[in-house]
Amino acid sequence: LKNIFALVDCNNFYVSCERVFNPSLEHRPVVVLSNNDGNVVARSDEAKKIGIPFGAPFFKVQEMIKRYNIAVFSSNYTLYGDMSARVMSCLNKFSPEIEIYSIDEAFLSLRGMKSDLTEYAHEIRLNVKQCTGIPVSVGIAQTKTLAKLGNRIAKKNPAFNGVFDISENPDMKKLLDSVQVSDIWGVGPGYTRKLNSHGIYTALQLKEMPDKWIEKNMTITGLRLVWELRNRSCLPLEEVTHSKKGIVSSRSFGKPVKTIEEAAEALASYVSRAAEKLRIQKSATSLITVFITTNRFKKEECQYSNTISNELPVPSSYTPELIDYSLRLLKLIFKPGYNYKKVGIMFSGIIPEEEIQQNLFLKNRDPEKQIKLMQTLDVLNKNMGKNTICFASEGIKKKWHMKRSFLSKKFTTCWDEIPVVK
DNA sequence: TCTGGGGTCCTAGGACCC
DNA sequence: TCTGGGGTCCTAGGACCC
Repeated sequence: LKNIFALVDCNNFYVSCERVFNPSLEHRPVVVLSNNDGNVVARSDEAKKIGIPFGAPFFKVQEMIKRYNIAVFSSNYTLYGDMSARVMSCLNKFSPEIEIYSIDEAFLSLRGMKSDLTEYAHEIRLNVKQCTGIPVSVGIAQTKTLAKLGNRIAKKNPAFNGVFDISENPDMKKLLDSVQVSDIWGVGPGYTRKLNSHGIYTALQLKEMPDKWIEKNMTITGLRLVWELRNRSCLPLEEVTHSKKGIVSSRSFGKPVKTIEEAAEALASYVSRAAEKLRIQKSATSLITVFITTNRFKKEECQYSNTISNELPVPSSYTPELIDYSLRLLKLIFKPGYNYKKVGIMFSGIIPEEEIQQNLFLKNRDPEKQIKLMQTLDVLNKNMGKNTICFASEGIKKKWHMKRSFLSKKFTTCWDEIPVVK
């Protein structure tokens, strides 16, 4: 039995999350900013219509924001993460086979579902909206790549009411002819340039290129993509989440950092977060990389950036140890006299906890004790709120902390911030 | 005053091995 | 006058995604 996929994608997800708890935002232009209030990362339809570009630096669109009375929010990932989980659990009611692809998207297998899939998709939309307040669109097709495309079409043409089933399309040629290559999932700016330079502009043209040419110019990844356009499914539904192979934690500073003390505090905080992520997936890191950089947009200022790595004698997920190594690495690359914009930590060579090889020549290690300590820490921070317990090296005042001037409340995850009905 | 923060996969080429 | 064949592993860089 041939599989059939649905891609469910939340409309303007971050904006929609804000609207759920602030209905006065309906029909109003709304934007959500990236961390540090840097760029526009989500726009309501109204904001798109006004012409706010995706990714625009906040300070560059401030004029328009005033002129059109656009509502602005800082990213509230605590809220969006929780809303995402609600949407996903809702979707799970409609198919046991689900791949959570990103914070606002999931692929569902609709194999063996009722015969009228469009109707089923409308039920899904209705239910998600009812249970979470989030509007979604659904694309249906026999391959993931085409389901993605269907979703785009559903979103762009209001006439379809949020659902488009490509597998039912009688004239695929005409449909693919109307799609630019850059609108295909997996074709980014690089491939668009390359394809255009060979006279290939539409999905139809790409689909009709010989396999040899595709593989040579777009590697095996491109070949799979083209096969998917030809309705040959190459990308299976990936239901199990595999553990991460690399973990990065970094933030831009709210204001320039000049001293190693401040940079060290920030770094310790990021290491602490990254180590938490390691422990969540029950793994340990064997290689840590520290990086630091000045603000590359400030051309008039002296620029400096550097990266340094160190392999650990024994893979670890023990925060104090990881902070210790990281701060030592920071000392090696930090040069005074610069205005720093960002530090970060990267863990790689990540292995499962149970595969850690102890080192014969290291003394004074007591892994059992370390594991218990970290477990206690994680439980406290999970149940009583983030940063209930943290490390002294993370600092208290955190003057370098990122800017979030337009933050909404943690409506769904914090007792003190639950909406109140008057 | 002001420009985000995560991830994945693939390939070519160098180092090294026998 | 003349320069093997066949592997593996690692890394950097490029492509992509949200």
